[in-house]
Amino acid sequence: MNWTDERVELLKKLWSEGLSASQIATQLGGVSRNAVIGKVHRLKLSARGRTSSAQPRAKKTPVSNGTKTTTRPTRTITATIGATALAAQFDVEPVARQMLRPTANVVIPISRKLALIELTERTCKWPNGDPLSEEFNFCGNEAGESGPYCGYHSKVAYQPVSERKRAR
DNA sequence: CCCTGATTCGC
DNA sequence: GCGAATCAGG
Repeated sequence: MNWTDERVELLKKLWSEGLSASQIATQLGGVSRNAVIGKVHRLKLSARGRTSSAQPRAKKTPVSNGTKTTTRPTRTITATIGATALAAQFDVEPVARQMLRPTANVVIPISRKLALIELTERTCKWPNGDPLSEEFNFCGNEAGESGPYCGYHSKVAYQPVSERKRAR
């Protein structure tokens, strides 16, 4: 892989939005995080506004209160991160869709869109897209200790509306 | 151990 | 210019 103008532009954009080097590397594909960091330095982009030493560690699970939520069935949920919006969509399984209770301001962690071979024991294995498509990938965010999914997906996938109510 | 960016240096 | 290896750190 070489640094085409296009890839460099995407790199600049993602870097300015605060994504980590490894996240950018997987978004670009074909390069390591070291390659990304090296390029960032050569481009002299190192500064990056605010986010200098802030580490993303485990973000607290969204689970916003379901106070007065309208019972509105959802099929896809769009996640946004950064100013320019790097969106990722998650198609919810039919069964889960019925149990899904959309809440007002759910914060969804951006999918790292990892390939199957990039998954580890502690990355979320929630599938994105058509398994037969080239685009098929996995969430890849930090998985919980008790399951194969991240905090968000484990709830979307399995938590029934009734339980969610009770859980408050 | 997981991850982060920074730096070095052979290619 | 590129990026693997390494370093320093959370």
